[in-house]
Amino acid sequence: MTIIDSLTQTISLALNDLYAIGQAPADIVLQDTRRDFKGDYTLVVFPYVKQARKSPEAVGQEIGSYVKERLDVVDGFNVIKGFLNFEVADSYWLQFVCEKGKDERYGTKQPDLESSPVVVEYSSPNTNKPLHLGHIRNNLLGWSVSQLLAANGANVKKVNLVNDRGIHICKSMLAWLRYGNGETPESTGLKGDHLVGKYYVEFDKHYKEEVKQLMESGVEEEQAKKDAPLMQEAQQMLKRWEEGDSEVRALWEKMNGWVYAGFDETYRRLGVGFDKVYYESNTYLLGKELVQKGLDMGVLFRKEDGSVWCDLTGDGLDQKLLLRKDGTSVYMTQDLGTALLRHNDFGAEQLIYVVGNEQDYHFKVLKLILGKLGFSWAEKVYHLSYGMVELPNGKMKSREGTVVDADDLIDEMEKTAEEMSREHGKNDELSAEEQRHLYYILALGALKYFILKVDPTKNMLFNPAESIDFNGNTGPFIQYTYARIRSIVRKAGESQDWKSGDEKLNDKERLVIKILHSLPDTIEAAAEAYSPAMVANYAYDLAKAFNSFYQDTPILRETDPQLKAFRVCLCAFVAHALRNTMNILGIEVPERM
RNA sequence: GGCCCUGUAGCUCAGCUGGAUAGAGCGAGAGUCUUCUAAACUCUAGGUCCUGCGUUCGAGUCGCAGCAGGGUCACCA
Repeated sequence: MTIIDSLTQTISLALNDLYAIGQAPADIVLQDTRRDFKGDYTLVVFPYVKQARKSPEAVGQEIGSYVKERLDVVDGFNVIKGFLNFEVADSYWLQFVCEKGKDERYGTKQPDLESSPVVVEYSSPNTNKPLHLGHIRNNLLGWSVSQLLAANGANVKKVNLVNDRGIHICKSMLAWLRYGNGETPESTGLKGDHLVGKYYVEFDKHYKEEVKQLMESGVEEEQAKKDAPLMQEAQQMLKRWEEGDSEVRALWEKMNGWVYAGFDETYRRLGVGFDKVYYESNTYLLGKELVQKGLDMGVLFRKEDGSVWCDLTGDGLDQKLLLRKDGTSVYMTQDLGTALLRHNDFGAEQLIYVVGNEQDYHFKVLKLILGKLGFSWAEKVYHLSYGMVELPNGKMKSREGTVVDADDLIDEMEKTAEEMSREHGKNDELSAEEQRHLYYILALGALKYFILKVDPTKNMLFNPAESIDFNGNTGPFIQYTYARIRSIVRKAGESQDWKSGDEKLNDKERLVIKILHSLPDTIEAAAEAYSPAMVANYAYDLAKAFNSFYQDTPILRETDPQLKAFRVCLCAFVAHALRNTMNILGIEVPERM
């Protein structure tokens, strides 16, 4: 039982005994006392003054006395206006550090592998071009949310649904046949996904030329786009693909193979991975049986032309097409099918989709239709809808060449990390390999933290020119704090024998301990909100409080052995918390830097 | 135009279910390394929380209206 439970329970009793107000402990909200007031936890008494028929001051005094009398861990209290501030005894905090300080996994729960899985889909790239900054946000979020839910005890399965078929891939294939001269990743030294992306661009270039010529000969733009020979050919190639044409399939497999090798490399550098990878070429026909089921159930209907629809006007939306009149399916149909497949594959209770907010409408509809089809788990489908990454001059546009390539960005970050590190010159004694690993950790730490610290639902700005900072509220700042702590703990000889005694805490220590104390609640709240940002901000608060403590409190230099042992223990505790929170963000922490 | 999201310091962002005098980082200014890693710490300056009305003992937070920005309204995925 934490201090907060003790307080709310006793306050509940106080309200009942003093004023006959029935208020369950769970409904009593305590907040952290503001920095500029004395105390640790604050009860706002305004809500009770009416029923108590007393002044806020009086109510505060009475509840305060009541609680102090019954709880040893409450040292004292003060009332300012309607705010009752409880002061928690140092003995409680010391006891807490003693109990939890050595827990390497502090703050995280063991995932319950017996429980029904939560399936998180993220990444889901197209295979016609390399990953860019937008994908990076997706991948980091998907990975981190998975880590977060697992840290909160969920049985998480990460899946990727690769869009490996369709007209866009045919465009790359066609362009490569036409203009590629048999180029391969090996012959060019290009990463496979970049090579294929190059031909996607190549297609676009020639295609535009054709459209332009057609328009000059008097064809309307819309018609020209359809009639352009390249487009016709791409369409034809898609058709041959669907018919299983062996030549087309072979080419498709070859080029997709290049792309996967490229993606794997990028995933590896980003430190993300999956429990299962789905391919649309295997799943794109799914969903049709569901449509039939829906027709039988009467929740879907067929129009005269034979097309099948779902009427969502009752839910304030439009009608949604599910089968074209020729019987072919659309994106939504496929997604209905894959949702069911995934539910069945894993026995999943919850499906989470990490997909950009431009698809809010799609997922709203998906959820509604799954519900109409009678799936009880539909209501637990969750669209983790994240905002766009914008550049200083607006959205990324491939045609304007403003797309920030994922691999290039990581390269840049590593270069910057190396420069910064060399400037500081603290790592000369590390081996070349250790140094390289350090630069990598710092580069990714900076990048990941920068992206994950902002609320996923919001659009964010990325300024490539200013690049990403390594000072202040950044990943490296937290990594640096960790490295400093590790240095202390190593010097102190790792395990310190310390039992809580009657140490007197200073304000800096108390603040650090209070932040540590709130970690389990923070992780729970972050998991409920699907927000790695809350974890990132927590890690920053903790690191900042620690640095402030470190600055003016002697640790190894402390002459009182008992006090010294306690502080080393506190340091190690902070290190665990930092490592665990950073781990949730997918960020490694260095032993030295 | 309908629906959805966003609007907090010069810039990038926090601010949980409404609670005290709205917080960080960067940038600007001033300090702190003979002392456990200065990628750090301390101090200063910087605000009409987009605007208005409302609900409330109390609104950055909730409701309505407006303004601004973005997204989306495909037999594309």
